[in-house]
Amino acid sequence: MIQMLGVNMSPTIDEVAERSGFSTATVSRALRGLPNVAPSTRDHILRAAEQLNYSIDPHASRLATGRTMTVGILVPLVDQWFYNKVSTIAEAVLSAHGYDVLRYSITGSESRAQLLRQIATSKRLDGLIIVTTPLDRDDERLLSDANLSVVTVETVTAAFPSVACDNLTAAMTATRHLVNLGHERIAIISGLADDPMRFPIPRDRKKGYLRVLQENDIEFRPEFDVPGNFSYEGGAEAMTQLLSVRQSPTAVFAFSDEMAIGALKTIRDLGLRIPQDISVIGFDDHDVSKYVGLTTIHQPVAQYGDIAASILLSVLAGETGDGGFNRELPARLVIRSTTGAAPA
Amino acid sequence: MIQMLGVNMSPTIDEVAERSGFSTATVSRALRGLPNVAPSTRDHILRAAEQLNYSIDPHASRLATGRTMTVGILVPLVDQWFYNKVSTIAEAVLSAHGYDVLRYSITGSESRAQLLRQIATSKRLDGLIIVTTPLDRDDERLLSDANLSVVTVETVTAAFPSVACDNLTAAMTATRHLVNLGHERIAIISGLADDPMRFPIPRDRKKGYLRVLQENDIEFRPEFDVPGNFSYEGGAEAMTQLLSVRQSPTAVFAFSDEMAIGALKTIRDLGLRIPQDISVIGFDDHDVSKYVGLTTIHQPVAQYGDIAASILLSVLAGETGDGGFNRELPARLVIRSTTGAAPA
DNA sequence: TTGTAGGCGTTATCAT
DNA sequence: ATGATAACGCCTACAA
Repeated sequence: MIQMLGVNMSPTIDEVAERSGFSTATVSRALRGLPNVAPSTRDHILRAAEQLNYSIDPHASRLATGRTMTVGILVPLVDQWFYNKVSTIAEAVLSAHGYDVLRYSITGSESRAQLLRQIATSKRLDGLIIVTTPLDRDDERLLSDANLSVVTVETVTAAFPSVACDNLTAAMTATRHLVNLGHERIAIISGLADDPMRFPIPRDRKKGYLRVLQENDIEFRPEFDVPGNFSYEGGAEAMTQLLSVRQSPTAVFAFSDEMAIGALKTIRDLGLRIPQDISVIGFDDHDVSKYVGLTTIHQPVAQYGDIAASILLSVLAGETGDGGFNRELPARLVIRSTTGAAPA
Repeated sequence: MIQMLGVNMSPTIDEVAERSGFSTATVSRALRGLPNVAPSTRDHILRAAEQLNYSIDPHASRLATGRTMTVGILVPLVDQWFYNKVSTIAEAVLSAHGYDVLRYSITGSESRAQLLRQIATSKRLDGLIIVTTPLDRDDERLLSDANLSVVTVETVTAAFPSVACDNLTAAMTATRHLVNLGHERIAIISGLADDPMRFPIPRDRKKGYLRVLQENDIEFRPEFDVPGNFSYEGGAEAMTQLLSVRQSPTAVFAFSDEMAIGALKTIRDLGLRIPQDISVIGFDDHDVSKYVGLTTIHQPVAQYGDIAASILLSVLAGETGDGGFNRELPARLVIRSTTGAAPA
């Protein structure tokens, strides 16, 4: 066989073994910090590895151990701020602990079901963080059967630990804030126009909104609920629609800050003043919200990622004390300058 | 040895071979679409694999082929919009082509040099996209020796293909826009306060700024250059500093939209009007900029990711026609409502 | 404490 | 067109 003349061949464990004068078994143990290796032996081996610039081939290692040391993060749409934030933080935590992390976005042509199936059978993951995506029994079984440790964010199941906030209560807080300012014509810019998966989050938020209306004997007007698809643009368009109805709203509760910011633009473009003519409240507390003065519901997005990652790490570490099942974090109202008293 | 009772053991190629009645060799060929497999044979095998829900173990495959089918994306700071956008798009393109993608952020405690070294020796990557990070000769050699295909974004080297825009020209355009509006006291909110790596981008932009000042016989005032660290907050703080000097600027050119938006807040908080009292122009054309009405320099951020990924893919595919070396994309001025005529 | 050797699931070479 | 079989680089009983 033709030798590649040693070009670029990175060293293997055998070379470290040879150079250090120990067997590959001992080298393997030494390098991974396992017990039952004499200190002096370990020193020698570490030095040899260092000199050779050796590093364990993760794929070979995986094959031998059965652990992939990689985890996935599944989000509906990476380029929404919320998902991006959660996944980025989780990614940081996990990779700091030696895991490779792969992000999966449902946007990819294939449907969520296909994607889940593919992920489950791909043999490349030890664990998976699922953000916001509702799971049915079949999904749960699929994942369990694949032997995947999973943690969910902003969606709760009986099967897996989760982190979330109480969207219903948070939405009530938001709506109440508007009611307290004297508003009665309160609209919402809700979720997806087309929502086959029936995301629970916008539904919960709408429930909270409705409940507060009811508490205050305000009748719900269907034309005051228009979807904004969780994007700037969608929010802007939703707002034009809301402003076109007679007796248009004096206040708007958008289910994400991006939509709220889109709405702000529409309002200003029409020459209306905020908050004198119309109030706007968002949801999330996007990084930029502080800078555009948006009143919003702050939810601990970074913590979602952080905590989800931590839970996953402990599950992967085999810690049975799953004292983190279904953790619920608090959301809170942050009043800035886009909400004010209802016009007389 | 104790059998695990077959619990959750996903099928191997041997089982597919057995079930289909062919050898593993043929199964392997059939599954990967290689030639020299009878159509009927392939059908049988595909069907068998389907029924078993079989899928190739990527790690075993990697070990055998030497190709990892994973690429990395290295950015200085994932949570800046620019880096995030570039990496997200590139990630989408690459994973659509069957690659796993791993993101590396230099933020991680270890320095860039360590990170590069670690990436190079980790044996887990076929290729790497390096965003914005300057590379010296040693870095280049390190990467080449590791047999990594690399493509750079917004940084050019002699060694690797790249995508970028002409920052100097773009900065001239921005500055000229302000000059044309009659401004003479023009400040910049530049890059990092502490910049050991000497990022070339802010330097190029500053060069463009200086050149236009000079063209117009405007003297550069050092107190008109304050770093904003490419963050909202940094921009806001830089702005307070700029407004504290006597004869404060009537226009500000921020080297990123995030900093510009931070600056806007400071200005408004102080009761000054935009653009009547002070004009602000940014750089990037952040997703939100359209909605806050920020005048800015648009650069094709998504295309950076897209093109970088495509180039990398063709390099990995062994296409020698590297007709994509050092591609330069156009940036352009987008005038919105934060810039206007200089106050009388 | 250390070493021997078989196995992890694929791929690729070389026959047939 | 197929099939045996030796790698690929590491890990881990088991033995010493």
